[in-house]
Amino acid sequence: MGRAVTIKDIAKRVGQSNVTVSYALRGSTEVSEATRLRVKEVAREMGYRANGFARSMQSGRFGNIGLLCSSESARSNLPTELLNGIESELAGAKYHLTVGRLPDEKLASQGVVPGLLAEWTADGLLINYQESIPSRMIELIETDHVPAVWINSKQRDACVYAADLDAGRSATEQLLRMGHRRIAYVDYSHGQLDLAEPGVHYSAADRAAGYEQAMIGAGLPPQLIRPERKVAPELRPQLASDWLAAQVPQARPTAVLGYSGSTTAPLYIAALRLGLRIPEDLSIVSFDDAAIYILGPRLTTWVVPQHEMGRSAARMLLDRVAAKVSPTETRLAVAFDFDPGQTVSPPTNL
Amino acid sequence: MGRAVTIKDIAKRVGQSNVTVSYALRGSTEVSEATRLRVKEVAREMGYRANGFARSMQSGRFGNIGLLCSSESARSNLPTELLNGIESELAGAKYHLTVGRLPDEKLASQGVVPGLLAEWTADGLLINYQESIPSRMIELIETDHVPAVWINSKQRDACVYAADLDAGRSATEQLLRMGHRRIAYVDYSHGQLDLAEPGVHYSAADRAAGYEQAMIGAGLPPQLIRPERKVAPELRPQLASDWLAAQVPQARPTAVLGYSGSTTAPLYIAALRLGLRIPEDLSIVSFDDAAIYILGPRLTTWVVPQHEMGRSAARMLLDRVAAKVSPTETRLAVAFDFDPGQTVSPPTNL
DNA sequence: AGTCGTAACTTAGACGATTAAGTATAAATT
DNA sequence: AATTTATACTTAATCGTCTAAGTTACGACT
Repeated sequence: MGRAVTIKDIAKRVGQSNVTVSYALRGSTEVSEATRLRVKEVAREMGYRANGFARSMQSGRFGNIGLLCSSESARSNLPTELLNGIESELAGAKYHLTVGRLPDEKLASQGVVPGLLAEWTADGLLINYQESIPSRMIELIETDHVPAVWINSKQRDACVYAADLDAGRSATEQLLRMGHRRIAYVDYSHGQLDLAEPGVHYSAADRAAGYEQAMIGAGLPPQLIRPERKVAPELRPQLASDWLAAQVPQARPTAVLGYSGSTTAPLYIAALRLGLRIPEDLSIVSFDDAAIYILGPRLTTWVVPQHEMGRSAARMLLDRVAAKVSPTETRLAVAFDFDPGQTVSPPTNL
Repeated sequence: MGRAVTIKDIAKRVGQSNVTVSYALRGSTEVSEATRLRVKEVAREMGYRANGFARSMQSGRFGNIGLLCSSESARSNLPTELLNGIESELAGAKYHLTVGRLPDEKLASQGVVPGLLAEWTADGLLINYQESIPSRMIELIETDHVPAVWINSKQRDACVYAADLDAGRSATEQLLRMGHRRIAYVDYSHGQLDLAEPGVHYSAADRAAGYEQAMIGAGLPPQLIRPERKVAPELRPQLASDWLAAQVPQARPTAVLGYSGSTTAPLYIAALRLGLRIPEDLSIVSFDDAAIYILGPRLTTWVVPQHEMGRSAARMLLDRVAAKVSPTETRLAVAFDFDPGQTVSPPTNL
């Protein structure tokens, strides 16, 4: 391995100053054609690569964005598509992406600080907001002098979040337009399928609110189905199934909206078991992609636009980094992706 | 935002040289108690954070590891748990993690080079190997003078991969020990559930080989079920289902191993539909966690140890970085995680 | 009383690159 | 022929931090 090849090593080899080499490598016209070619040739020969950190120091920008997530215990709290979205936007702007995790409550109280906050290595920070992030850390980030954008939060100065309210309303309106009148909204989430539910709190409330708005707007009574008290996650799929089984055919909703896959999946299975045809007897709409429809109708879903959200957050952050002004409020709701699926049709039993 | 606070700014404020401040901040005894406290006080007041890049330059190490994955088109090619594993190991060693994506064949031929390879910013590289990585990029990485460790490859000088052969053998042996004799290995993978299948080629071959070894070792005929030619992914679930339905009860396998969730899930559904009891009539073992068991028995699985693989790869890389010697071959197979589930029992119809 | 030692600093130089400001040499202009 | 003007370089300074090598001032030892 040895030491890395520097610009000086090349200079020594070609018998010229390091500045000439620097100019030559970047193709400046201040250098003769001959030297430029020679320098580039030697550089390739010696396997030269510029030291990015040295460049950064000179230019005064890191060319790096930090992404902070809550500690790994929250399984899958960083959706791959979100990462993809962020990365693609940053790569386009020639920025690197450094991923770090925030300590949990316990570690935070012991004074643990992630590398990204301990030293100055990024031009800006993205934070994938979760309820589990210790308030101490939030404070640390907010009092820091780096531009920051929060993902999955609605409360920060600069944040990007999924338009849950709109999605709830749109999903309901689609069913209403089709002619459905008895539409239920079911939320038995946090079951076993529910691996990744970022910002659960407001997203659950907002989707339900959107549904209610649409129902009330249409002059219909909302029918919100939720467990009465905190029910253990592993029992919820059964609850969803029980609820559907308990419905009297004449009064049974012709369509259901399920908050997240962990709610919809049991409904889907239960419907099939009850001999209900999907979508003829029951239209099902889900709010994310529960891959349970292996040999049955594919779910109609409104999917959190992780990729788009990542891109938008990165874009917003880069703008703030470029502006170099103190943050003015910026909130951006990103519209859900809609997958038509096959589990929705006009009601047949009106 | 303004300019970042440097050590010099503090020096000016406390009326001492920047070196004194540097010593003071790091708690050196070369500085009087009084000055140290004063400096730290002022530093906090001014919101000082050390410039990590400047430190790196001085120390000659980046304190940064790069992670390269194939382009984002391959959906979910970077499992979150792998990232978690890598990150936790690196964080423990005070290294940062920078994530970058390799261009696809088309972009690579246009000369696109990811930031991590264009400039020198990392002490080492991890590469999540995929078939789709352009050979041009592989070459670039291999001729680079940075220590590198490949994940999900068996062919590189330094690599970490899942012990597919062992897993195939162990899974089969478990069934054999239980008394199963008619055991089939089914591979209709790459269906709709199959979002993330790293290094599909050798992993498929190895799991099947492990199965065959175990069967032959027990003096039993292997029964490998695979589509004869390339069948479109969306048709494969049906094929798996059809195969099971076509079995004569007396000759039907008492246990099946399914290569990945996209194979097992349709088998699971089909078995339920055929009225087969799981596991009494049919034991099912899967090679990753297909979350289809909402209201039925939980799958018995052998899961690729993504987290462990990430940790091991990071550990291996850090060792190489520390060693600073030219790479000697290091290959590491990481054992699968076993989840007992509920879909396996001794055969009842022998 | 003179030397030594030490505490508490400072100055100088380095890391690898860049940019600004010189300085020769040769060619072009008048 | 004298002066201007490119051309192709070089030297000096900078980014923020660190390490090594001075430099004071003061008290302790012999």
